[in-house]
Amino acid sequence: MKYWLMKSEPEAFSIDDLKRKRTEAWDGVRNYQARNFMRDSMRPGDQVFFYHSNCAEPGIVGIAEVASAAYPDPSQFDAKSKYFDPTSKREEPRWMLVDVKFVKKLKRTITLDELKGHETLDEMLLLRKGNRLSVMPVAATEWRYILTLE
DNA sequence: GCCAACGTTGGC
DNA sequence: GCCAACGTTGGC
Repeated sequence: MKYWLMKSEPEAFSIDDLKRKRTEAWDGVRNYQARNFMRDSMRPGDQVFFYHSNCAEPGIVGIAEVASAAYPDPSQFDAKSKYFDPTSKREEPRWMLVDVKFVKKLKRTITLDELKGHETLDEMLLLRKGNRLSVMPVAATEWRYILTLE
């Protein structure tokens, strides 16, 4: 089993939204590296840190689980969607996604600022300068360590 | 709202 | 294949 971190802007889709809906198709990823992680490496049952980005208190707010294999992101074919990609063909979809299932909310937000203060997490992808990936792997050691911070 | 740090696009 | 221009992400 692998571990991941997925970012979402809480104004667009928050951990509370996921809790209410139980499962969500993680659509709208339009970055090749992030897509490749979902398409090639994610498996049902993998665990996910749910991260709130671009907000007052960025940080890890909950845990989710990969709930499907990768399949084509339907929004790429929807002309009314802001994720519409006119260059993607149905016979050869460019963008893939997975379903993500709610597991739990953390008792508190483990903030980005706090994560930066732990030497153990120095190598964490999330904390690398300039990293803007919305889907990224988390090392098992990092996963376990972060859970002890809750 | 600002802007650094990207990734993508397209002219050449 | 280079690289300038442009668009996006996301912390602050």
